[in-house]
Amino acid sequence: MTFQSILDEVQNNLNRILSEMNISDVSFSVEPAKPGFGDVSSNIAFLLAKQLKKSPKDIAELFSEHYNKSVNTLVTKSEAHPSGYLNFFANWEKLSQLILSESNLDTFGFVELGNKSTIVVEHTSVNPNKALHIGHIRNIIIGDTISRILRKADYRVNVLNYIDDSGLQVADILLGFTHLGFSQEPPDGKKFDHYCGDDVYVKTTQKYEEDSSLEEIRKSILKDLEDESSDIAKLADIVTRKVLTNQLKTCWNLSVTYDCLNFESQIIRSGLWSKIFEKLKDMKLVEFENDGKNAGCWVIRGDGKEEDKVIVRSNGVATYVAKDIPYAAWKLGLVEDPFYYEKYTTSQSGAHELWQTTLNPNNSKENFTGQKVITVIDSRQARLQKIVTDLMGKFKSAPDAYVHLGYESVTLSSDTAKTLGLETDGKQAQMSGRKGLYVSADSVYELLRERVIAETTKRRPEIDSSEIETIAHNVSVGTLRYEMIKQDLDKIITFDLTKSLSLEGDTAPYIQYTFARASRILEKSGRTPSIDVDYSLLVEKSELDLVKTIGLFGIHVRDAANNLSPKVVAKYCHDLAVSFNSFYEKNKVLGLDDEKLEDTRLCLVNSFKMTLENALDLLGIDTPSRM
RNA sequence: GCGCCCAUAGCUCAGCAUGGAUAGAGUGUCGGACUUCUAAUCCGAUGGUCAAGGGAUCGAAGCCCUUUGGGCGCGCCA
Repeated sequence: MTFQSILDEVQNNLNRILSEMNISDVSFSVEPAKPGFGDVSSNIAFLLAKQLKKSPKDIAELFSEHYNKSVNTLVTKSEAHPSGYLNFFANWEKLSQLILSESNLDTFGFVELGNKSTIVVEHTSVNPNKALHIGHIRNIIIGDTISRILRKADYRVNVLNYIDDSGLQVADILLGFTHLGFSQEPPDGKKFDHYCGDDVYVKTTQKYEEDSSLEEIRKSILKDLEDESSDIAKLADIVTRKVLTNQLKTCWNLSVTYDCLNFESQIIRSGLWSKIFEKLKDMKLVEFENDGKNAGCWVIRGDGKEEDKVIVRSNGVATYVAKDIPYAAWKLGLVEDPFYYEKYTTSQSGAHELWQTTLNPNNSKENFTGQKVITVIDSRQARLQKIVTDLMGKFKSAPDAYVHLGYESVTLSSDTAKTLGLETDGKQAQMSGRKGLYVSADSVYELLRERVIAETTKRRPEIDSSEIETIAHNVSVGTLRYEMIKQDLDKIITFDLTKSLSLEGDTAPYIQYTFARASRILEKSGRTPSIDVDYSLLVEKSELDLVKTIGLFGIHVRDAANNLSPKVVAKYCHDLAVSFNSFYEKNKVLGLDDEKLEDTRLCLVNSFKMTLENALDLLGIDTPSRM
C-alpha cells in the first residue's frame, strides 16, 4: 500500500465531500504531486467547473476548506493552488513510518493484479542455426523482464522458448555440412553457435547465388526434415540441439531463465496442425477458394482492405503463419496436449527447473499453458501476429487472450556498421544474420566485462581479482539489460559499439553504484538497522523525497504490469538512485554525534537499499555491494 | 499503391494511455565540488515556434483531421 495509502485517504475524503454536496459521477484523479506542489494533487476542481459554474480556483478553495475540516490521519492540510489544482500535504512522521516499515517486508512492491491466474510469456525463439546477436537480446530481455514484473503482479508465469528446428535456416546450415564440406567441429575452440552462424550459414547462403543447383538440394533437405527417421532429421537434431545449448548459455549468463522449450519439429510430428485445421474449417474461419488468384488454396479473409491470407497452398502444404496457429492454440490450452515433458539436459542458473517437450510417452505430463498468452516478437511481424491474435480471440471467445507484444528492432549505427565492413553513408543499418552483418551478444558482453574489470581495478585496487570478476559480470549484465529496456518498445535502438556501452549517466552502473554507496554506509555503521526509530527526525527535503520515492514502488509495478512496459521499472530504479544520490550529497548518516538521528537515517538507507535491490531484481540486474 | 510505427534541447530519450500548474533526464559544451559515509557521484550555466497546418475544448506536447519527413510491413517465401 505505502504511498497508495495517502492517495486512498484523499480519494475517500473527496468522495465523501462530493456526496455531501450531492454530486456524483466525477472521475477525478488523485496522484503523487509534481515537485513543489505538495505531496498529493487532485484535478477535481477542473472537472466540476462547468457543472458548478465557478472557476477551478474557487472550487479548489471550497474543497480545501471542507477538506481541512475532515478527519485525516496521513494528510496535514489541503491547499488550493491558483491554477485550480487541489494539493495535499502529508503527515510525514506517520507516512515515513508506514513506508519504511513496509519496505522491510518481502512482499513490498507486490501488487494483486493477476489473482494467481496463469499467463504464458514466449520470447527468444531464435532459429537454432546461429549465435544470438544484439537484436535478439532486446527480445530476450523484454520477455524476461515482463515475466519478472508479471510474477510480482500476482501472475503465475510460464516462460516458453520456441525452437524452430525444422525451418529453412536450419536447412541452410545442414546443406553446408552435407554438401559444402563444412566440418561439424568448430575451429580452435570457437563456440559452436558462432561457428554455425558466422561461417556455415553466411558462406552457404553466399553459395546460392553462385550455384543455382543448390536450391533443389535445399528443398529436399527441408522436406526430409519432416520425416523423423531420415538421416537429415537425425543430423538436424544433433546440430540444432548443440546450437541451442550454446544459445542458452548466452541467455543464462544474462540471468534469463525459461520454464519450457518447445520444439517445432515435435509440433509438426504431433499432428496438431490437422486437428486445428479441421476446427478452423468447422468454425468457418478458413475458406476454400474455387477461383481467383488464390484458386485451390485455403485462405483467411482479410479484414476490411486487407488482402486474404493463404493458409494452405494449392499443393496442400501449410504456409508459415499456419504453423503458428496450432502452437498459439496450444499455448492457450485450447487443444489436447500431445506432448510429454522431460527435464532439459543442462540445468539453468538458480533453482528454476527447465523442461522440454518430447513425444516419448515414457515421460511425465506437465502443464505450461496459460489463460492468457504474451508473445514477444518484433513489430515487423505485426501483420501475421494480428491474424493469429484475431483467430485466437475467436477460438477462446476472449479478444485479448492472445497478445502480441511487439517492439522495434535494433539497428547498427553507421560507425559500427563500418567496423563490420559496410559503408552506409551516415545512415543506420539493419542487421542481417544471412549477410553476417550483426554484433553478437557474447562479444558485447565480453567487451563490457573487460572495460568494467579495467575500471574497477583502477578505482578499487584493494579488491581481489575474484571479487572483481563477480562485479564485472554483474555490472556488464546490468548495463546490457538496462540498455535494452530503458526506452519504450516502439523506439528503434541504434546500437553503437562505443556509445551504447557507456558506464556513466543513465545506465545500470549509475544505479548499481548507489547500492554500493548505501551498502558501505551500513557496513561502516557496524549496527543492525532497525525500524524502531524516531521518524519525526526525517525532515530534510532530500530525506522525504527519498522516502516518497521508496513508497511509489508498488504503483510503478502496477503501471508496468498493466501496460506491459518494462521501461517503467527502469525509470523507477533510476528515480530511486537519483533520490538517493541527492540525499547522500546533502546528509551525512554516520559520525553525527546523535545516535537517534543516525539510527533513523540508517533505517532510511537500509529501506532504500532493499527497495532498490527488489526493483532491480525485476530487471534481472544484480547489486554488487562494492564497485 | 495500401497498412502499421516514429517525429519533443546539437545528439539519445522521458512526459502522451487518463488534456490542466513551471515541458524533464542523460549526453555534449563551459564552469565549479574529493584531508569529510566510494567523484561510475554531485552542483551551476548553456540549450525547446513539442515536425507543419487546421479542428473540437475554458485549456493541447498529449485528442481528431490533413500535410511533410523518416522507418517497417504488405508472397501459394520463412
